[in-house]
Amino acid sequence: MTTIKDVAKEAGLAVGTVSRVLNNRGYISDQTREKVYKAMEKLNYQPNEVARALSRQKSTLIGVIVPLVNHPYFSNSIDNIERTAIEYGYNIILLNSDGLAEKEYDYLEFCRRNHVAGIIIYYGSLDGSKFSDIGIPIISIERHMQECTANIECDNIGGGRLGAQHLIDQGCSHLLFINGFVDQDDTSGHRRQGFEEACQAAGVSYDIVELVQSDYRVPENLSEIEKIIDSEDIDGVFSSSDMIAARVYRLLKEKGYRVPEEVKLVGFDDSNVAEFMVPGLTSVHQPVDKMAQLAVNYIIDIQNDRVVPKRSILPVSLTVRESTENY
Amino acid sequence: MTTIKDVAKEAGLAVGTVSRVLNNRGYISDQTREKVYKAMEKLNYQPNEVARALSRQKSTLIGVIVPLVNHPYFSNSIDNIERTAIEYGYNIILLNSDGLAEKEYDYLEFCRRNHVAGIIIYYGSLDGSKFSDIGIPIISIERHMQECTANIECDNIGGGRLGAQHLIDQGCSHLLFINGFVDQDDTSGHRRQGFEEACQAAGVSYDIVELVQSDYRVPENLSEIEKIIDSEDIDGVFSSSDMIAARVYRLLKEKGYRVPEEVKLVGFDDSNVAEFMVPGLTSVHQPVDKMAQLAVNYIIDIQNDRVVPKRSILPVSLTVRESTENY
DNA sequence: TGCAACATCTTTAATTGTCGTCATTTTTGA
DNA sequence: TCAAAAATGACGACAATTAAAGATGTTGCA
Repeated sequence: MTTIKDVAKEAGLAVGTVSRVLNNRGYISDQTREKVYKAMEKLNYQPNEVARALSRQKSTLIGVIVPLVNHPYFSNSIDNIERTAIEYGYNIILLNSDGLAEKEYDYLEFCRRNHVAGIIIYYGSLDGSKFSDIGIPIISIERHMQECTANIECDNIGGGRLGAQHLIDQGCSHLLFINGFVDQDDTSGHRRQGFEEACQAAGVSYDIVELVQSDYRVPENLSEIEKIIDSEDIDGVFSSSDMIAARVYRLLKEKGYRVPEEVKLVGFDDSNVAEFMVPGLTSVHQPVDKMAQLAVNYIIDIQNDRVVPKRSILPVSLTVRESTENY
Repeated sequence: MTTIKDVAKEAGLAVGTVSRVLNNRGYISDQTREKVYKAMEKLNYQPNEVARALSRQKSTLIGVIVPLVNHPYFSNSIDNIERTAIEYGYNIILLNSDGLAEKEYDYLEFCRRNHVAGIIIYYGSLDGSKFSDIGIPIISIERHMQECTANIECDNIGGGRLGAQHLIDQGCSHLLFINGFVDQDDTSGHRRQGFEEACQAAGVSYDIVELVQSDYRVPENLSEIEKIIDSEDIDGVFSSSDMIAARVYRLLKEKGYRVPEEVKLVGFDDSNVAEFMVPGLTSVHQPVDKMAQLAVNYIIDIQNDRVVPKRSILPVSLTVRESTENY
């Protein structure tokens, strides 16, 4: 590997001069600059980012901790984070926590050891107190934690309202809300809260099922949902995630219900699952791209000693597809 | 940030001694070890991996270049790579190339600048010659490139045969193969080749559509497929990816064909799309987990000067779901 | 012309946090 | 007592950045 030393020797200059050319700092004559470029090209030189990071005392890496990558919502989020990061010359290190506190803690430590510029963290079970003494900015997304440097969420209450209202507007009279994931954060609770508010405001009756899930995998046991659907004459289902909505759609199909004619279905997240489903799944759209951009921007802002909001709540919208449309 | 120096001072030892404790090398008395551990704990010390990487002249980062993260196949692959990597103490840096040669080249250079242990690269359009002089092991997956250190593929020809044979076994008499992505590699060509072989061996007639796609997004224009389905009385469709199969399923539905009764449908990759679809999509299963494991293992092997196979072809299987099953 | 003042450019040397080699000291056992 | 083994220390890489000092060149003014 060629180093800055080799370049300096080749160009007949001192190491410091080459460094200044590389970083565009201080006074450099055009002639010197040219000499350095020539030498760099000739030797096919690329600066060693590891040495740079050590010397500069900061890196251009962002740690991203998700429960699992292989999930439409998270992979979409990661995709957006990566694209934003690269624009600013940053890159991401990806970490699968499985939502486990232990792994999350390990990965937080890993990020610290690697002196990342910042950490973006999604759902997990690690206690908030562990977040405070890391000494690195931590941005949480859809996970409200006081101890994080900044929290980015979407308007989950509004989203809950939006989905419920849409079902009501489409003529549903008895709704079912399925909480796919009960966690210690407010996320799913807020979605449910919005749902309940809308139902109550409209005087529409509803049921709620809380699935016990220890991870993000799709639940196999839907017996409780089945029971309610059979007995209660449900005509609108709102699921707190698209993945679960897809699973519920299968159940409805198997039981012979027609969607949307007999039962209408709404998901949350508006991930690609919603798009691929036939019928397409109406879903509350999270501005995943904006949230990712914001998270990366906050990390860069913090690095540059700019103040960032402690909490940012982004608006949601409803993407209407065939699962709620009467033809 | 506390450094090894602080720990040494706290423990009343020299830096080198602390380093030896950290790395479990050379002679260390239990007493000294204990002192170091105590000091580390007291100061909440974590070794700086950046400095380590610089000093050791090798990192524990693996660069992963995919066309896009937000895709069922790639996110599944990335997930598996991350999990394997972490087992060995490695981590991944994720890079979205959009399949563009220019970005791929940039990212290859990025990996070089960051002195990653190795690179795992998926589909893209960069010319093979650029791969040779990087000086870092490059493992390609589902992309046959002579210039890579190792190539990992699944048995695409066998997979093509498997899917076609299954449709034939299920009673289909006129098949359609949809090549969702024509690239310079052999991947899609091989799938098609296997398909054709099986059809010819069974004396079954078939059509082939090659969709022109510049990226991995789902094609919007399916007019050619529509034309063939309308005119040729197709009763079995084999798509070279699940994503496209999902899109074709929608088309079939819209045109009033029943799946699987009138038209049977097979995809490739066995990604979560296949699982979520209703009816579930029969798909050729790629051993994504094994491929990921192999790739990471190869990088570690190469780092330890062990020889790895130039080309590894892994077996595929068929996951049968409702899209091809007669009830 | 001589010289200070200033601008421009380059070099030197210290720093970043850790590893690893070699040298040195201490302990052990015959 | 003395060599071998065990334990520890000192110091130079590693590949960059960066501040300060030094080396030029240019200009203005007496």
